Amino acid sequence: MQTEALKCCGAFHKRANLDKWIERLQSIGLKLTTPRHVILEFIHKQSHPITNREIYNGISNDCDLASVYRTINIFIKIGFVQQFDFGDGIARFELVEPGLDSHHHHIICTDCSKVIEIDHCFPDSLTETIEKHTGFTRITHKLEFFGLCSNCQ
Amino acid sequence: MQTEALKCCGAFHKRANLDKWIERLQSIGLKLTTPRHVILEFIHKQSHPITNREIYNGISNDCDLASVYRTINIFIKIGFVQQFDFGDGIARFELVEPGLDSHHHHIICTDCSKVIEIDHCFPDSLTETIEKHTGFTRITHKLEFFGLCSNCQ
DNA sequence: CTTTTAATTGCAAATCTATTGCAATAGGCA
DNA sequence: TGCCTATTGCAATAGATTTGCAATTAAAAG
Repeated sequence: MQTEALKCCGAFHKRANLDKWIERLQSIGLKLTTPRHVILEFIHKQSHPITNREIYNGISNDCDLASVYRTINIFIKIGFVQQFDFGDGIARFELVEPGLDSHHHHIICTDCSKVIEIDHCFPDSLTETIEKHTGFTRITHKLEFFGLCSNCQ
Repeated sequence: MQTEALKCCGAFHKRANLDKWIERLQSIGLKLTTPRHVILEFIHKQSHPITNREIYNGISNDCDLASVYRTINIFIKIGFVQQFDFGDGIARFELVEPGLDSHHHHIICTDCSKVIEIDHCFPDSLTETIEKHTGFTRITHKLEFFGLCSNCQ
């Protein structure tokens, strides 16, 4: 699976260094264990969402697969990690830069699974319209694009 | 799980009657079996995407769960059915009106799972922009909204 | 620097959604 | 009616994710 970052809009996310996350982890009252440290370190290096199994493979033997799942679930709960769904039934995860607007989407090649980040989104007016029409509040959305990358056309 | 149709934009989809689908099924060369008939009839009555298990429960004893999965997969392949993903890892399906523009999305209450159809979407210019920036072609997207419905606020 | 203790892990088993092999069954046509 | 192949039911399997529990370990206390 090829990956490549799209640098449009000057929004090529810069990530706080690893130590910051470790501090945040401990300030919440969570123990800094080997699995957490290694997973944080690994996911910190990635530029695209990765699966639990990819994390597990990437940190081979440093912790159990079940612990990867458990750790990622904790990271989601405390807001360290955001989950994405590429439509294949396997959850993918990405570190969330605190403070910065981390909102973004992806486009995935339906042929080779290449992923590119998308920093564009639709205007807020759409959300407002939906709010008015449906009566729903606190509206969020999940949006991913699919298509053929330049290599696969 | 409550459901309710949103009638904005005059796009409250009218569905061809059941016989039309049976004809289409047979014209493709597929046998009209009891499972196919019953599943078609059931999904035809729904106004929102439903899961394979919901179909299975709704047609109790008329066919096996595995056959529901197989039938729905065939229906997807021949374009009868569209798949949606509400982010809980369970696939949902809806009949697609032939001819009409079936493109639409949903908003799901994060509290009670109530679903409302959304006929709004973002402008094509967004897709065009992404096409230019990424070099991808034949771009499609998956988009679902989440929020708190009027009852759950 | 030990001791203590509760949080966390590893391992195995269990869940849950979805798929598949195969013998039995049933549409649809001659 | 009877044949032939598509399709089904059933059971087993696959793959992602979760969970129970005993063993381990980080971090605070002594």
